[in-house]
Amino acid sequence: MSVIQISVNQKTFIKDPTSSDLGRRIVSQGIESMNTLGFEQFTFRKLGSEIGSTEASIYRYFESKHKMLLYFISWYWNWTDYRLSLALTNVESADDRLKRAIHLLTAETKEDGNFLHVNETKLQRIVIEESSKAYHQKFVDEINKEGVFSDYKRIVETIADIILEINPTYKYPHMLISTVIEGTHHERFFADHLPRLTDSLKGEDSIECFFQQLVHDTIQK
Amino acid sequence: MSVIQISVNQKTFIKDPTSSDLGRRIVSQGIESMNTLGFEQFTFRKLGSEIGSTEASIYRYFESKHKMLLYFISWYWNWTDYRLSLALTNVESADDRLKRAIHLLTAETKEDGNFLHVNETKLQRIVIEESSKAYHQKFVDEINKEGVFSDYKRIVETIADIILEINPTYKYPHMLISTVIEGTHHERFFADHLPRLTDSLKGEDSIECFFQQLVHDTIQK
DNA sequence: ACGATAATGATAGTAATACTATTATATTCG
DNA sequence: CGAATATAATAGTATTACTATCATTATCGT
Repeated sequence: MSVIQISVNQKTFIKDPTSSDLGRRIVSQGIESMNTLGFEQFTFRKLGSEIGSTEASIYRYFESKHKMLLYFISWYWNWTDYRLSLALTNVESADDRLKRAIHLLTAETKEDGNFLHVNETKLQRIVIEESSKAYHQKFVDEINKEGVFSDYKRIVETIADIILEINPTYKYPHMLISTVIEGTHHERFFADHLPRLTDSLKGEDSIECFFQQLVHDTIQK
Repeated sequence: MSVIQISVNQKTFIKDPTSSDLGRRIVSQGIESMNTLGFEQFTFRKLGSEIGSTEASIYRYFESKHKMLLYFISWYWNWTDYRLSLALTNVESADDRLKRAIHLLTAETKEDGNFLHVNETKLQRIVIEESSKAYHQKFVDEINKEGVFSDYKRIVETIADIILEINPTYKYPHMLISTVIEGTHHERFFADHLPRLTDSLKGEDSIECFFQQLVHDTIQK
């Protein structure tokens, strides 16, 4: 049941896709199609035909497929930020909070079914595989000004604060967390496609273990 | 003086661009243009007109602009591998070897002028900003089969071995090194465009310091 | 129930891109 | 010096990303 409201950055869409049935179909099938086709093969024409609509109709919701990707990414980080605050409520010890935060960032996402029109697992794959294409662009500074990355930054800030609580003298808390986030994505990708760049051990989520230990040892006094 | 020969993966080009004057101009101005325009705005037509040649001529050297990017990346990692082996010769202590290797990977590149037709600094910017576009593709497994990433893998392997020499029980040496390599690229990009995701301190190369300390603390017994 | 307003569908069109093909003209090499 | 090869010039194709136009359908206040 869709009880929680995800607030996606307004600049990523023209018309709010959650406001109509068509809009929700666009998002839902958009995630599906971008996931299977990959960002470059994905087109609004293909998406239109899959939902029995047209290119032109989709353009009324999203300015471009690039903006649509930013919408997905913004949705993902807002959702992650929400789950992070849930995971940290009522947890007293800073060590515990940090461990839970790293777990949330590094463990694989399972669908939680709270959002009927969003498949979170497929969305995560899109974020892992495509999000670098969203910001490695000449116009990154403009989209940043529009606040598209603010949830990402807030997450980094939140966890950086926990690190400073544990070790106030640690000099690079933001770098450490952004490295964990980006690193998780890379290592998941490498595990699937370039396994010689990784180390996977049976019976554990190596990626999570690797980062938990790394963070723990790096910030110790 | 171009004394060292960089051996780029053969599958990335149709005709070896080092074999002719036109070829070298294509590479040289290609790096220049891809660096300033960004991968998506860069086209063979534009490049052609800049070197007083044509689209069709460039296509005789490179199958596509995507393959050209792979050529640049392959060149970069082969060059890095060469510099790495230089940096490690005659260094006995494993701790020292590791420190030098991390330095090489994380410090900013200055042109070394060994290759007249390649501007290494601009090439590094391309690798940082565009290389994710080269492998985050549906056909990544095919280009991997063709050995395009073998130099990257060799570098990771070399340094993983040093880590195991220092601590044979450390479980994730490959992950650690690939995280350092990718992380350096991200953090350099963030420092320029999303500084709130980083921590930069005056009077030091924070990125190198961060990763040196991280590696040191993570692999300790 | 009715008309206005907005949302969608159908269709066409444009400029740019990523290539391919063809032919003419240089260049080089045996 | 002639043959092969490399390059230039030009044109053409399919696809893409997006815009424009107009007809149709659903929604909503009265």
